[in-house]
Formats: sequence, structure tokens, C-alpha cells
Amino acid sequence: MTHPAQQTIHDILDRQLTPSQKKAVFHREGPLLVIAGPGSGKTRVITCRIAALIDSGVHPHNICAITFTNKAAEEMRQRAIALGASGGAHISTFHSLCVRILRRYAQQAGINPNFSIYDSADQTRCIKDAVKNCELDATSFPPGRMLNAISTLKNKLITPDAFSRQADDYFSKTLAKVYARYQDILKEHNALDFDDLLMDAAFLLERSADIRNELSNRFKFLLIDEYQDTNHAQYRIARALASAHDNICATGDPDQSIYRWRGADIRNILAFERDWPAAVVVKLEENFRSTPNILEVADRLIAHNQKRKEKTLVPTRPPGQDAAVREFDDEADEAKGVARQIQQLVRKGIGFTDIAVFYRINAQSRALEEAFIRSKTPYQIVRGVEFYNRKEIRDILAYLKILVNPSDEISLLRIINNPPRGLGKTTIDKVRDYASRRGLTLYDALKNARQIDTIPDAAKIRLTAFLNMIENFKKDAVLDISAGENSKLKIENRKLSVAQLAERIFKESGLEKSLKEQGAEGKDALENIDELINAASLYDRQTEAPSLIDYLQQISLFSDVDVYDPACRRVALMTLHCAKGLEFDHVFIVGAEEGLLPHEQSADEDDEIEEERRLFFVGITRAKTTLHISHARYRTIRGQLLRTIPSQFLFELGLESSETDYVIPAQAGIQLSNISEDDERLVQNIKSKIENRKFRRGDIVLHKKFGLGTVKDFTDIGEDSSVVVAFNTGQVKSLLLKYANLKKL
DNA sequence: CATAGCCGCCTTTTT
DNA sequence: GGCGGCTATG
Repeated sequence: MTHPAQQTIHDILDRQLTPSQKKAVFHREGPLLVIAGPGSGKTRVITCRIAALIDSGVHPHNICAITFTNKAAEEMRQRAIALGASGGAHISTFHSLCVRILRRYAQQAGINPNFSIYDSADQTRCIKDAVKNCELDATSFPPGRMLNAISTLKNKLITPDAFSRQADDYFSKTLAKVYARYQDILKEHNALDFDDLLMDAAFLLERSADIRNELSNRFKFLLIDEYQDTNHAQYRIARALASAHDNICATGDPDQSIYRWRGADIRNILAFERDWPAAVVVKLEENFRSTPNILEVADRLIAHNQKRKEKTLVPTRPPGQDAAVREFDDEADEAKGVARQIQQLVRKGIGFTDIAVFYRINAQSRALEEAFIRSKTPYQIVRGVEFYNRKEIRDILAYLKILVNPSDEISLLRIINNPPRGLGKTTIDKVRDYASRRGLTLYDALKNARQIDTIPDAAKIRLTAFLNMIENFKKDAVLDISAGENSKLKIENRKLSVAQLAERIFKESGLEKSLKEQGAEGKDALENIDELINAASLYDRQTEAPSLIDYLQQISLFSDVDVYDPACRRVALMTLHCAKGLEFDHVFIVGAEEGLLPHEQSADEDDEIEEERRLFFVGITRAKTTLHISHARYRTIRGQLLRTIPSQFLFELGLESSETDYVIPAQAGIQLSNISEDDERLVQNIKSKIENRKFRRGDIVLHKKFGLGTVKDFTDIGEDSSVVVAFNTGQVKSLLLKYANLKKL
């Protein structure tokens, strides 16, 4: 029997795959480890493998592929279908898979299936409460540090109980208490954080042999991409899912492991053969992406990592241009330089889509953005979560979350008096107090508002009105997927789609009115809400069984790269972390300076430096044709102009330093432009910029917010210099120089 | 109870 | 130099 899929897959096999790629694609039963260097066609191997499995008679339903991002999952789905594989294979991230498992087996996992997923802002609120409840000082136990520590524990599947048993010093003991309280708070809110999704799923699978067997037998073939960046919880989940058959195929590259800080454990991939002794190992070392010039640079850099299995990148493309390292005065200059280079590429007929700029930290995007606007270079900043972090978006989403999960106190407190409806702190505190005395959730306490004696009648009426409004929204919502196929039916029964519901809430909650009253100020917000409603209606149309809870959980797992649109003709700007898995013809990496790349927070430990090096390696190996690396001599960090030191990685790439300047070894093949730059001129330039930061009485200055003004006083005490300005608006302000961004005219 | 204005915090990377 | 949170004031 020949069906089209078979034809296609054999075509690809014969014409396009290398022998080692074939070996991975057609490996049938048992564990398989694919160690794939950058640009080795790994993604294609995985999609071909999915197609080949289906082709050989495996039902798509029995295949589970796990990718690193939702974007990668979506792409893989489409590629597999393009190869002739019918849809139906489960392809998603670990987190999405865990959400599905936890919803399906909620009862056995001991959770309510309508759980909210808390992001870092929600987590911060909870941890602050937890620290407060433990009667601790927030300054000695800062929320960020606590959350980090808890996240690390969860990634290692250490429960509060287990941790409190092993805690021996004061900090650990305190942390154990906070961790336990934090978990209780989440439980009370019926919420899980990102790490809980993994931890709860892992424990569920390990505790219940039935569920483990059921899932392992459903997913007879398990494929895990980017295995080098899995954490311990994910490893345990993978092990459980493969337990019935050992048909686990892991792919990855230890040299591209860049998420150690998030709990990723490189030992997972290094120990794969120990965990699955029968594993067949396939190495893909040929690189089909980059020119030998680029690969040489990448190779030379990564060779400096000590803890590494030697691996070579075998180029297959003909030689091209050498990588260029450029030096600039400061970040504005650097951004301008990048924009100029891009214009040159474009003049040669290269499309904006084929160009990307990578940086270490998000804050670096600002200078680039300014330069791109000025040079009219179209760009897209790949930062997806930003949209969902906007105040107005979070507001609407909080209303939606309350509908599915009334226990979600964080969301409830966000909206109860937003827009203002006369429910201030005093009233809310009284309800909270009542709730905690009766052991009720805040939402249930609202239902009893009339019985709370301390609350004045007027406030009782407002509380009830709020509650009625929410209950009213709830009536029209398709909350649940448990209805499954019925949900389309429900929509016919005059239930509202997610988009319609969001729109109704926006109008009837008063949010729209309050934004409109703000006039121009609220204009952006109104547009954002429009965009949210559009995105929701896209969800409604593209999802088989749309439901509010599914929608909310999906967008909670939305990531930065998920917004990257290769089809829009713009230069892509993103962090090096986001760049993983992507490729571009022309790549710019900016800010190759000590403290930035490698980042100062990672400068202490060798392991951390090695990870920074891998991060740079990932960036370099995204480039197909040309690679441009740059650094600036001065950079403004937290409002201060600092002299920088070129990144040690530049020297490892083949740059050597003499006392005053850089010398390029002949064999290194790296061009250093701007080298003839007149140092005198540079110093003048920088000096005048610094000089610009000194003021005298009577100087006319321009401030972004307050406009023109006259300097009344200036105290020059270095970085904390302050300046007193009488603005033409009549206001007299004392401003800290390092933050004020005053322009001398 | 609402609002404006001030203080102090944080800034690495993200599912 | 932005933002949330707190406080003083209306």
C-alpha cells in the first residue's frame, strides 16, 4: 500500500538526508540520543522521524513530542504535516503537557482543575505575603531571592516537608517556613506557579502507577527536543512517560545549554546513556547552516570551555565573509553603526527578515530601537510577555480568571475596586478579615457581605453589586473544556466566546469608560485592549474546543519568542536566550563587553562563565552568512556612563590585546574596523558628553517631562550630583543628575 | 474613599 | 528612570 506520506518521506530520505540523519530518523524501538551540533538539521530530523513513525504504521495519537517553546511546537506541527504526516501527534512544551495532565487527572493530583497559573508578578505578591505571615523582614528576605530559592527546590522536586527536614542553618530553616507558607497561599488561591506544573505532574506520575501506565501506553513514542536544557523535574516526567516502553528519543547539544540558572541540568543529557543503557547514539556534526568562517569563530570560542565533550563543527557550505568585530564609542554609537550596516545590507538586496540583532539583556534594546526609528529601519522586538504584562491587559485577564477560579485572590483584589467603585482598603480589609475568621475564600465572603456587621450599608450594596456583575459574566461564559465537543454547541446556546466575553467585561465593568475618560493618556491602553480582543477571537476561531479556562492557561504559558513573526519584513531584535533554535542570514551581536557578555552576575563561578560562553556560542551559530560582533568603549548603565572592557570572549575568538589597542593575529581572520579611529577625538567626544552633565546657574536645560527650565543650583558631588531647576511651568524641582536626563541647551 | 505625589526598589537571562 | 506602594491631603 502506497499512500502519499510514504512517497514524500522516501523522497526526502533518498535525496536529502545524510547517513547519520537517516539513522536517527528510522531508528524504530528503544532509546535514542541525538547529539546534534548547531545547524545540523536537528529539527528536520525530528519532524522526519515523526513522519517516518506515522508512515510505518504508528498512530499519530501515540506520539508525543516535547519542544522548548510553544513556537517551536507550532512549527514542528506544521512541518510534520507538510511532510505528509497526518496531524494528531501531541506536540507541545513540557509545561503545556503538564497542564493537560493536571487538568485531566486533577482529582488524583489533589488539585482543582480550574487552577490559575501564576506568573512572576503574581508570585511576588504571594511570596511577600508568605514572608509577612512568617513575621520576617522583607529586606533580609527579599522576594526575588526567596522565589529563586523556592524555584530551585521545586525544579529538584524537593517539597517543603522534605526541605524542612534537611534544613540545618538559619537561612534554610527560614526558607523552609516561607516555602511551606508560600505553597499554602497558592493552594488557598487554587493557583500553581510554573514550577508547580512540573513538580505536581512529576509526583502524580511517580505516585500513581495507573496514570503512569496509561500515559506511557498512550504515548508509545516520546521525543524530547533541547534535552540539554531540561531540569530535574522534567527528567523525572520524561522517565515516567517512557517507563512502559523506553521509546524515548532525546535530542540536544550540551554546548547549547543556556538555562542552568533556571534549573536546567546538563547532566541529564550527559547521563542519557547511563539512564538508558540500551541507547543508540547518533551524532550530527555536519553543519548546513553557517559558512566555515563563522563556524571557525564558534569553534574557537567554545573550545575554551573545560567541562565539555570535544566536538567539531564540520562545515558544508563554501567559504564566505569573515566575522567582523567593531568597536564603538558608546551604545548609541553602536546602535547607529548597526543600523548603518543593516542599511548597507539592504541596499545589496537583502531583506530585513534575514537580519537579526542579539543582545544579552533586554535593556539594551532601547538604544537599538532609537537608532532604528531614526534610520527608519523596520524592526520587531521579540518580547511576547510584555504585552500580557501591561496593566490594562492584566486587568481584563483578572476579570476572566475570577470567572473560572473565584479562589484566585490575587486577581480578585486586582479588580474589586478597578475601576474605582467605592470599595476601598477599609471595606476590603473587613471582608478579608471576615473571610479569614470563617475560613472562607475572599470571594465566598463577598457572598455573605450583608452579614458583615462592621461594613456600612452603602458599602454592602456596592460589594453585592460587584459580586452580581461577576456572577452575571459567569453565566454567559464557556468556562470549561470538560464540555469538550459540546462547547461549540454552548456558543450556539448564546454563550459568549472568549473574545465576546472579554469585550463585554471591558464595557460593563467600567474599564472602558475609565480609560476613555483619560483621553489621550488612555489611548494606547484602548488599542491594546483591542489587540487583546483580536487575539482572543483568533483563539476562538483556531481552537477546536475553545473555553475560557483553556484560553487563560494557554496565554499564561506564552513566551517571548512566541511573538516572533518571520513573515513580517522587519529586523528581529532579541536577547541571546530568545535566539535559541532560530537562524538568520545576517547576525549582529552587540555589547561584547565584560560585565555584559559575560554578565557580571555570572562572573564569579567558572560554571557560570562557561554558560555565558555557550550563550555567545548559540548567538554566533545562528548566523548563516555574515556575523557582526560589536562592543562600545563607554556604556551607560543605570544612568551612569562607564568605561568598559572588551569581553574576554573577543580575545578567545582570536583577538589579542596590546597595551592600547587590539591586534589581529594574521591567521585569525578577524577584521577589526574603526581601529584607526582617532583616540583624541573619542576622548573629546566622551568628555563633552560628561561635560554636558555639569551645570551652572543660569544654564537653560530641557527635561523630558517638565520641558524648558533654568538651573538655579548645582551640587557637584560625583555620581549623586543634584541640580535645582526652575521650569517654565512654574515648578521648581531638585533632580538627581544621574536619573534626570537633562539636556543642556 | 480617591488622588497626587513622593519614596524606594529594582534591573540577567524565561517556561 | 520606571514602577509599585505608601502616605498626606482633599
